[in-house]
Amino acid sequence: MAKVDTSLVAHLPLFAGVTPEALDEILREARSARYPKNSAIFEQGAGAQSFFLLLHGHVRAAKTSPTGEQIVVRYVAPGETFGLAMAIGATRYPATAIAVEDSVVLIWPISAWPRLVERFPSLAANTLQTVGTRLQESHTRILEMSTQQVEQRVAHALLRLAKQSGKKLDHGIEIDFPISRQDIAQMTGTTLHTVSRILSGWESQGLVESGRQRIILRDPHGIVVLAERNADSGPA
Amino acid sequence: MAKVDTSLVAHLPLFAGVTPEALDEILREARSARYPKNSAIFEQGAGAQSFFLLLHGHVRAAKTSPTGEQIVVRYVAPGETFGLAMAIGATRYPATAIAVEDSVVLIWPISAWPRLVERFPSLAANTLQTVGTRLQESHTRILEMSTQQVEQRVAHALLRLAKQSGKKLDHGIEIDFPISRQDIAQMTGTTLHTVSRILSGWESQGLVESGRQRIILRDPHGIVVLAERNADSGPA
DNA sequence: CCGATAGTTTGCGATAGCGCAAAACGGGAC
DNA sequence: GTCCCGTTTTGCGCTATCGCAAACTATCGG
Repeated sequence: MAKVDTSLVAHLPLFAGVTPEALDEILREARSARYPKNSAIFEQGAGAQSFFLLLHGHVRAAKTSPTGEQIVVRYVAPGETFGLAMAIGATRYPATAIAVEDSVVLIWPISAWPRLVERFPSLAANTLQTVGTRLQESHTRILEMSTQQVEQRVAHALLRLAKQSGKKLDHGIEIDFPISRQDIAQMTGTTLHTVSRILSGWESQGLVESGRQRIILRDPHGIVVLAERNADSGPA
Repeated sequence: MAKVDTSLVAHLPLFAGVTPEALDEILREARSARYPKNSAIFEQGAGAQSFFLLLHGHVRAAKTSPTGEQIVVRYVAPGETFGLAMAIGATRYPATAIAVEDSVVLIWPISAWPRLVERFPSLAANTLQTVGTRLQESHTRILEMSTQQVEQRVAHALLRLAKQSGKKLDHGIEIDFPISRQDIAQMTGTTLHTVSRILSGWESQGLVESGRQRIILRDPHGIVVLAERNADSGPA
């Protein structure tokens, strides 16, 4: 099996406090795989057999209701873990994961988790940390959905994406993976129509530049003004 | 210091896989305290000095936005932990905890956590489990807020409360702590006015019986019908 | 180069739920 | 018993946002 270069992942939060030798041992249990754009990595409801670490690309985690409506739970950026069903004791994946770009992931069999945690307790601590952080972010999202109107929510969502996965350009920050109006709608609890109207508005104000699955927050004003539009949010 | 009876807490998920002696040691690090109805246990933004286990009573965790709007994050039932800021590496509480009834809690100093986790790794694993479960519930809540309308959300919220903290009566299930229309509104992302209208409607249909801070899901139909209202809303 | 496909824009009517305001109600304090 | 205060109910106009429909436009395969 092709070895994974430890130096590429050693600095990740997941492996904080793990010695190089231990890391090596951990990585030996994983295999890597490549998922082409738009392919599913796992489906909601399927038996959870693995957990994942994204090395390259971007992954969308989406949750579907019994009636077929869907939300985007989050976008996974390189270095982040996903599909942690086992950590919470679930036997099935609670969401679907789709590669939105050609992506490379590390895959551990779920059966390796108990053993790894026993040998390297910091794995559990680190995972607890990231899951806890995500819980907080969820609460913030609920707060926003409860108290802000759509335009503010979209502004905030884009700012977060820019922060997480923004590529700096000379005239602004581009969200570094393909994302549609529909996706943004599913992140903010609205419809693609409304998102389209909002972005059109911002575009005509010179705040953003956007096209098919492409969004750029323009630098002089875009970022500042959008941030002000939620005259409330603190540091993300 | 008054000793806590281990037999009262031994069965809790938090202590799964912990030997009685270990439990004893863990409990020795805690103190207990009583909070009267409507008193604050900790405030959002305050430095996190402790984490808590509710022994008796009920606690409301609420998060306030910078603009002063508030949501109810959850109600804590006996046996559940709360104020786990340390587990996620936060130094301040991300929400406010208020006793909605006279309540008794166990309190550990946050400084004890690293040591406890090191000695008893299952604590970390168990905490990861509960935090993960809460994360899932949050996602479900977001999904609901995005896709359902207010009446469905209120129905679902009440059913969850009944399940978590319902007291069985001969004519139905009563939510076993004081809860106002306003509280329900803050759990479901609406206003107390709308909640009031919805409950009035249900009351006149005989589905619920409600009064000042008191809600009873009536047995023959209340529970079933509210559950169905959730399943899918076909054309009314 | 062209057609097909998926994503985007825009108009317009419909409406769920908000927000304000005022009145009714219930429970506890004294 | 009576007063007071927090909670609940209800009416009514308003509007943000949805939902549908149709036109438009990049992008990709061939």
